[in-house]
Order: sequence, then structure tokens, then C-alpha cells
Amino acid sequence: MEKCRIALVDDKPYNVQVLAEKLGSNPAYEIVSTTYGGLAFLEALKTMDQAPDLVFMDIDMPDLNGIETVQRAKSTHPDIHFLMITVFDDEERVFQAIQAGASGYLLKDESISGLHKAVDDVLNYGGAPMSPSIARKAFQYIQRMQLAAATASIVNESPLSAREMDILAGLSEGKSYMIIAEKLFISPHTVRKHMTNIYEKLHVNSKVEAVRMALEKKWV
Amino acid sequence: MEKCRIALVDDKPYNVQVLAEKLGSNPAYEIVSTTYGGLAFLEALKTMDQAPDLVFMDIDMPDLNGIETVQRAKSTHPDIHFLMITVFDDEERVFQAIQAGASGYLLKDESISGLHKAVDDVLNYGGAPMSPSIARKAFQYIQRMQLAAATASIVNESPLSAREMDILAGLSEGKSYMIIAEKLFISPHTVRKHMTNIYEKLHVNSKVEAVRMALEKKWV
DNA sequence: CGAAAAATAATCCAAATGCGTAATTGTTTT
DNA sequence: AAAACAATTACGCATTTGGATTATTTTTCG
Repeated sequence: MEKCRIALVDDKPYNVQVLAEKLGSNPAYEIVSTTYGGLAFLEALKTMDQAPDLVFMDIDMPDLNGIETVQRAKSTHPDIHFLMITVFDDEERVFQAIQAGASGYLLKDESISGLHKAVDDVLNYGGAPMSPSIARKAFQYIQRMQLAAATASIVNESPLSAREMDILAGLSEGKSYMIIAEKLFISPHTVRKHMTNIYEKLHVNSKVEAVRMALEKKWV
Repeated sequence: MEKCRIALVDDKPYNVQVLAEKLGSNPAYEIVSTTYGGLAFLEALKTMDQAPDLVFMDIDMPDLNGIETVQRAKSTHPDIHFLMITVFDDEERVFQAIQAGASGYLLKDESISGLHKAVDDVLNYGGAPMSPSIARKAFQYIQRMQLAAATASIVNESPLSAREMDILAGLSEGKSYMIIAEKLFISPHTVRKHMTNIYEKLHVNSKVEAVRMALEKKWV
């Protein structure tokens, strides 16, 4: 099998060296590029005749941080896999990196076998290797998201009657009283009275406010 | 150090046995309970004098599936860690399990060392072990979520002028033309003219529709 | 500078809306 | 069964809004 072409990006030469040594133990890897900053990597990428399969990308770099670097590189080379390397498991940046298109997120103290497994994971199993604390954050993030999606719709019950909800539903679609009346087979006068009651119950006094509340509380 | 108390739940005795053998090789683990169904596990949990630290929980079980079992068990024993075990990496259930409170999600063919690492991950590193394909899904899910949150605000720039946005902002607070005119120190006639232009640009023809669009596209 | 775009202002008319009042029906409480 | 209450229905009146049109002033930009 073809050797796995790997690039290393870190502003500190020492880190690059450490990483290179950790990876060097595996003959299946070939380190095809080492650059010392985001911009330098993007430049190197242009002149390379064959792009790397996988890039270890430091996040904290002075010229162009790893997340933006990945973002830009992904736009021209969507097939390259990026494994982010960082000392901080700072929540915000973890998710920024994921959004930028990172394939995995590892902490700097990852073991040799951990690194090898990560590479294998990405290239051969389509996985998304994460250090434990990162995986934890991902889980929590997903829990939060699902909770947030569920909360809004369950908690806010409307104080309106079923008939009033019919009217409000029509309203929020931009229908006029006349149209709503026709749909519901009642007089437009009745629709207007319902509106009055709706205003009273919702403590508002215009269509716009009523519809706005309905939308915000996801009644429609 | 105390031995790690592990429980196994799977409706198929064979699977329990396989798992027990895989885990048995590590003297740090003590299998304190094996049950063959969700209900059986919940029952066993009640009578246990000391709850397990970690439970390997099968998802597909006839009486009570693993996800619901975790949900119930978590409500009374929030400190127990659950590692879901399944043959399918079915997207929906992965996220249901996370929501239910699972600490990790592994596929049934996980290796011995993978299992040991997962246990270690959960108990000692606060991690969330996932099989590669699961981690991948988690990453993708997060990307989708963030995309959904970002899309509306970035992509949909309003076609309205700054002044028109002023008007629309007033509108969406439920103000009348007269009030908006006063706030902006212009004639109500002007406000109405702006409204006409806004309707034209947004392809709507009522306050409600305009405000609804503004809210949905997060212009206000 | 000069043309184009945006903001301002006004008028008339028809339609839609908000507000007060009130009758009818159905349900719950006493 | 009577009383109390909420929900639904309905009408009239004054105000607000939407549509069409015209025109002046400011801003923006080539």
C-alpha cells in the first residue's frame, strides 16, 4: 500500500520535531511537509505537486491560526484530513475547528499509539479521533443542542383556546380576517372578536405582536 | 485501588458471555451483575446493595430497549456510566442514547483493548468513548447544528436599506406608522412610503408577513 | 459635476383593523 | 336546577393600513 503522506504545521520547530519523531516510528507514514505557520503551510500547499493525505495542525499560531488555516485549505483541498493539535481543550475553538472542517481534535500530550490510532481512524475507518476530554465536550454539546431544541416547544403552552389558535395560525400566515373567516366558515366579525380576546390573553394589542409571540413560543 | 464494578446487560446470553470474556482478562474489573433485558437490569439495580460503576448496555432488547433503560436508570442512579453497545450505528438512536445520558457508544465488534480503553476513558479521564463511525456522526451532527445556527444570520442579508430597516424594526415591535414616524422624526406619510417599498422588495403585502420574514431571517 | 438611488412628503380611496357592546352556546360550580 | 363562567358568535364605528401616484430633497457614486 501507498505510504500515508503527512504534513506537520506548528509555529514552534520543537513541536514539529517531537511530532515527527512520534510519527517516524511507523514506516507507513511519510512526512512530506513541515511548515512553521498557517500562511507558510498554505503557500507550501500551492507549490506541492501532490497534496498530503493528512495534516497535523497546531491551533495557536501567531500569523494565521490553525482554524482559519484549515478553513482556507479545505476550500481548495477538501479531501485533505486535518487533525487539530492543541494544549487547550477550549470549548469554543473545538467547535470552531469542527465547523472549519477538521477531521479530529487531539491534545498535544497524545501518546504515540494514540497518534497512530488517530491516523488509522481517519484514513481507514472514516472516524473522527478525539482526545477523551474533547469527546466529552462533543457529547455534552449534542445533549445541550437536543435539549434546547426540545425545551422551547414543550414548556410554553399557549393560554389560547383551540378556536383562537385557529385564528392565530391563519394570522401568522399573513391571512386577512376575511380570508380566515372564510376558511373557518364564520363571520369576519367573529374573527375580529377572537382577535380582541387573543390580544387580551397575550397582553398585546396588535396583529404583529400576537404573531411575533406565536412564532417565538413556537405555537405555529 | 478499588476494583471497577461492571454490569452487563444484553438479551442474548451469548453476547454477555463474549463481553464477560473480553473484560475478564483485566483483573481491575469485577463483573457484579449480568442481566438479560432492560427490565431485569432495572429490577436488579433496586436490590443491589452497591450500584455498579459502569454498565455495558445493549440497545436492541425485546422487553425494554437500552435507551429507555438508561433513561430510567439515570433518573435514580445518575452516577452510573452507561456504555451503549450495538451492531447498528443508526444515527437517530446514537443521539437518542446521548440524550438519555449514555457516556459512550461502541459497536459490538470492538476489540478487547478498545473496550479496556473505553472503560479507562470513562472512569479515569471523563471521556466519552465512541467507535470511529460514531465519532464521525457526532462530528457531522455538530457541523450541521452549527451550520443551521449560522446560516440564517450570515447568508440572508436583507435587501432593505438602513432606513427601511429602521422602519421594519419599529414594525416588529408592534408600533403603528404614526409612532414610528415620531420616533424617527419623519412624517407618517414617509413611513408609509417606506412600507410600500419594503413590501415591494420583500414580495409581501402586509405587516405580518414583513415582520415574519424579518424574524425568520434574523434581521431584527 | 451630474446621474442614479434613497429618503422625504403628500393626496385620494378602498380595504383591513382595533375597540366597544352584546347575544348565544356550552361547561363547570354551587 | 341555578348561577357563574368561558368560549364562540355577531355588529357598528372610528382609526389604521395598503395601493397607486406624484413630487421635492438628500445622498451616493462614477
